[in-house]
Amino acid sequence: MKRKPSTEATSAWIRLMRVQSRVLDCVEQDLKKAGFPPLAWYDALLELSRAPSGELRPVELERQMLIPQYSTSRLIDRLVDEGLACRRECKIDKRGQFVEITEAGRELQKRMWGAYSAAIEKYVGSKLSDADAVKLSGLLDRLGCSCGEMKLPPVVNVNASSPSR
Amino acid sequence: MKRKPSTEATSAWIRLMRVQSRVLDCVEQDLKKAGFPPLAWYDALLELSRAPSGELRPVELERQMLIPQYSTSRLIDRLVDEGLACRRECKIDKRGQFVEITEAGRELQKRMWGAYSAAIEKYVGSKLSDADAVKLSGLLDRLGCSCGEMKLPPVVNVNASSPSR
DNA sequence: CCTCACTCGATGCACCTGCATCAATCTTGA
DNA sequence: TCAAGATTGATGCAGGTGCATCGAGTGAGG
Repeated sequence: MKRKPSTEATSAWIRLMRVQSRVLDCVEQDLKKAGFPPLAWYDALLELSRAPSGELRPVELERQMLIPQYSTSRLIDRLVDEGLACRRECKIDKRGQFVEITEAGRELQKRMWGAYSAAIEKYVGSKLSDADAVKLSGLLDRLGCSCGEMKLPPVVNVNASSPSR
Repeated sequence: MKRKPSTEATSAWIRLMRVQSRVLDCVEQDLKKAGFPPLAWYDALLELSRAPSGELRPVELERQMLIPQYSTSRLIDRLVDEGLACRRECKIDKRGQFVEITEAGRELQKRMWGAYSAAIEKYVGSKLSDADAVKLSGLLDRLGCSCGEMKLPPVVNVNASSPSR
């Protein structure tokens, strides 16, 4: 027989949805008002800037960012159009390519982190003690794994000067 | 001088973003695979079904759902196209209208809740104890309020047979 | 009564997304 | 060596979203 969904789980679900969409909206708005592109661009630039020589295969980027393939493809188009990245041929696999971050890309990533980290502080840091933030992370982590077939990217360390993911 | 964003807050932020997008994706996929429309439709139908006579002004719906005006307008279009709601003239304010849920709308809302609650149970309830779900809700609530000018809708009770929001 | 500011809801436009599919290339295994 | 299948990345199409703006209607002040 079916188990009735717990009221607590439902309530947690609702809050999770509402709160993240509100907070995300706030952060994105702050960035937009400061004249920056969407957060997805930042994420991509960050991944690229971390990569060994500032370049990644699109398929790697896709796996890091957990977004669909076509989405990656078009995001790269836009980054290239804006001169934030450029495409390089991939000698070892002619189907593929490398995407390399440019100086302008690195520079934008750093400038965005200024605004981004300020927004996180404003909408998250200022509302939660460190201890509570840790508790929250812990509880969220338990939800994170194994929705269907899970492919969590090697979750990176969160250091002071760039947020990882 | 600027305060440096806390590592804990950043980490909590990242997890919040990642986890909710994963969990939401999973739930939406389950619903889609069961042949149901997107969750936004469910939310709208739920709000309507709860309203005094099953009808609301679009502007009310918009405030309940915290989505932009044009979004409400087009969502209503779609619901009406599918026969899940119908428009009624508003005698007291000729600019406005009422949107009324139909029987088909009520019926769909109930059927969706079956699949929806099962998905919540699967992706949230089964991973957290009730006590942890309560803790999570509490921590999230602290983030929820006052992003810029806050207009929290009168948050409704979460009862056993329909999830509220 | 009239005007002006505001609210309600719709819509044209640009862009973004999901889906399906494609061509090119790589890999596997007989 | 070669055919079958998998992988990489791009793209046409339909539909969803944000933004700006519009017309209609309301309501407060003079």
